Amino acid sequence: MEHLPEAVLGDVALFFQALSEPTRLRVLNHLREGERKVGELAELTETTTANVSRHLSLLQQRGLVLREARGTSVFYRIADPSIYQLCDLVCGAVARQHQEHTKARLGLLGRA
Amino acid sequence: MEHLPEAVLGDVALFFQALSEPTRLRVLNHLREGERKVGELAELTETTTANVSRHLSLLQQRGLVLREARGTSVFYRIADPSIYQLCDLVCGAVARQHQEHTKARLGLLGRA
DNA sequence: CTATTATTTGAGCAATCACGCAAATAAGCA
DNA sequence: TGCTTATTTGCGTGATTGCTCAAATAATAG
Repeated sequence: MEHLPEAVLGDVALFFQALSEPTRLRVLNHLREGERKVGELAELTETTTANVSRHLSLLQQRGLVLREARGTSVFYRIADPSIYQLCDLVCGAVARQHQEHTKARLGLLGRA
Repeated sequence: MEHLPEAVLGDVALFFQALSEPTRLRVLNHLREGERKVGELAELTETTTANVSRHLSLLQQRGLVLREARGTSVFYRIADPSIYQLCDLVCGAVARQHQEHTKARLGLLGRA
């Protein structure tokens, strides 16, 4: 992403935005093992089908998942497994942050 | 991020959210080569110092950049270079998307 | 101390977001 | 056809976001 055209930058932002919501991360996490029906994902993520359906629609629009209607159900699956590399990278960074925050807090206050 | 505690998931979302805004991506991009003053970044990203200052404040709060006041100026620099790996991964995914979209469009329409 | 330069912050505004609820739509079956 | 199940969508709501302008703050130079 050294010197990327201004247009692509917007797309990159949209991609990150798709990953910036806890419920959507939960959904993606449950798709690790394979495709799932909307209803299943609703149950697994403990929210409404309406809600999860909206999130899935957004994830599809952003190119993160693929949609396939079979029979009376709709199945979603990961479009590009490399997003898990992404998530793992971020988890690493977040873990490092947590360590530092904990260290900092122990040195200064009881809690913040 | 296989089976991460619910609390961490929120932090991951916040991390991605920090990267979900074009101006912030531009800022981070300009920090590749090293630290920069707020005013410099405002000029480079073509926005107000007030605006860029807010974005920097958020990036610092989320642990993406480090702040250091020296003299009358404030310098910001990347906290963890691994975010560029992140950005490059996403750029790859977005590039793939673009190819597919372009292919799809060529098959259907002239442009959209 | 005062003036100047650099950065941050408060207030307000329009836009977007995630969610809930209810209605609409789609597909299969009696 | 009518019934049931599964998913999507319209609408309203409260919360958050990115931005602008103006005022507040911080640090240095005269």
